[in-house]
Amino acid sequence: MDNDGVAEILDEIGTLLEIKGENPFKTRAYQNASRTIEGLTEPLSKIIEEDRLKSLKGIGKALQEKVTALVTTGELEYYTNLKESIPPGLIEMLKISGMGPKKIKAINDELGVDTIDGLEAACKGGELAGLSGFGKKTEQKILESLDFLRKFGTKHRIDDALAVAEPILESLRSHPDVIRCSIAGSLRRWKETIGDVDFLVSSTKPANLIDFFTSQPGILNVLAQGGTKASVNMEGGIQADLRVVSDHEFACALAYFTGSKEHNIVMRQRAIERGLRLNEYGLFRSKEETRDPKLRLDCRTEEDIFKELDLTYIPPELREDKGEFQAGEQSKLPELLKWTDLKGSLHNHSNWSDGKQSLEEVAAMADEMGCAYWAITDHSRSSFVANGLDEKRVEEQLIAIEKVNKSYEKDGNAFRLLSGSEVDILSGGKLDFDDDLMAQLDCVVASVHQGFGGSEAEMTKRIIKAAENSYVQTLGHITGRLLLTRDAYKLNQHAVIDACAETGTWIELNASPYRMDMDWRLWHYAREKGVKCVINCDAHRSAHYGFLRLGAGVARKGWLTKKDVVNTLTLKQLQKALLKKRS
DNA sequence: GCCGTTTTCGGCCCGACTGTTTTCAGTCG
Repeated sequence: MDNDGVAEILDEIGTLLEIKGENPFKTRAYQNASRTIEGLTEPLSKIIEEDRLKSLKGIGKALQEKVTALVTTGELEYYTNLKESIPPGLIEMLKISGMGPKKIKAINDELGVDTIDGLEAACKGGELAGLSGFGKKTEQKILESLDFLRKFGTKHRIDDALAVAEPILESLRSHPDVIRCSIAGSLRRWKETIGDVDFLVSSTKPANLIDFFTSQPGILNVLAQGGTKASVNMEGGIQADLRVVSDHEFACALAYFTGSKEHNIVMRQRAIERGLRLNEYGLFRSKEETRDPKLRLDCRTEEDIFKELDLTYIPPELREDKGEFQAGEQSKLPELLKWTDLKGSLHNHSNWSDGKQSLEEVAAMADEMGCAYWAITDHSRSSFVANGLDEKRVEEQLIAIEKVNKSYEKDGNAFRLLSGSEVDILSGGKLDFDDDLMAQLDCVVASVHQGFGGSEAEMTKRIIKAAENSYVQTLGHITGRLLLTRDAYKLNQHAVIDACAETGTWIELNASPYRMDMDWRLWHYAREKGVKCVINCDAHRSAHYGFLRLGAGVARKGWLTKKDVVNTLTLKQLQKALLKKRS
């Protein structure tokens, strides 16, 4: 079993123990070990071979044995038995807001309820209110939460989250009692999917802002409302939380609520090592947990906090405890790409295949946005559901694109449509078009659109073969995942990256919020291998052009700089770069 | 279950909010 598999099982053991009512510190020990393993950069098998497992943080004697069993045999009796002893319905109940391990255990012990449906029936029948610690409101809340979960699920894509967050942020910003405000949490870290939207505000009049927040348009219901914080459900099913602090607490609260949890743990640790104490209220000159203003260090901004902890400023996108501390200590953090560095997109569609706009409309929109170029890469013939183009129509489109470009030239406008194709990678790695045809196109993106069921070896070989074609500059959405909808097909992404390094092929960061593919966790590796990134909208209609901004955020999360991204080049530089693999 | 020049026991992050209580337990982030 590989690292991810082991990490997942340890985390699950933690959850199972929680429901069993085990000592919470024991359950946390499993979750800590899971996190440690998740963050490893080398395979566990190697660590075990070299007998270094016990030196890992959070892994003692008992976990050493369990991890070894999982890695070497793929099985663990302790886990199997534990899992069999707990009905799966109880684990599902953890998703219901307000339901934790204690309540689940009580319901199971007292009423014998062990399924979601059983829980719903018990609530409707008023059975829960009879239990000690439960009442009418608990029943009501459980029923509401169940409804909500069925309707919306627990995770949301970044585009939906931003659509909720940005208007509220603007609204808060314009409130006279707000001193500073920001989005925090995973949205500020630019995660591709998020659980809820967090806002932080500093003010001397928190009550006014709580009232203001809970009366914003688009709120379905108020989940909680106190003196300094409030939670609401927004239309579309996204939960939004507001926290109000005083302005001298703002920087530390912002750092704290931005996370990630893993990042914060290291930050606290670094504070302790320096005789300090870091929490959401400030950075204190103290060995004890405190809020004593006399011990507070003056940290007005997040930069101040990092400086006190001997680090350069770590951008929110990098706060995942994935190497940012080592780099921050040595002032080696990259200067991250800005979305305004992007000069166009090299994978887009028009109404010649499954896009909504004509070539003229596409060009006008991209030019209007200030882009220097925009590639038309409509689908190839095998994607007939998407009205893919055959050779003849590709030839016709080339002429039509040239005509659009001519009209821009005539006006003295340097904007240019680039010709291209999103060529299907067929089974076995064969491409949908011949080299002769691809040689006439400016941009070729090769992507898989059918036959997702192959083995890891087959899919990997298939995609690598496409990368080996000298007319393919870019591999499109390499894993085929659709976030929250469809899992990636089986693929050895490291092997694909290696092949791209070898062949000089670029990898797309498909900036559609449904995809965000290749995943940000792999860009660090690609960058080390010298593989270039192309951030593409995969635009099918005008609303998709804004995906460039989303993609740039995810690229930042993958540690990418302007230099690492091809579509930051000027038109001239890009045209030269596009020919490199062919020469 | 882990950890320790505070080491073989007794800590392990903690504050805000809610609902059910009548001073507090459970959940959440």
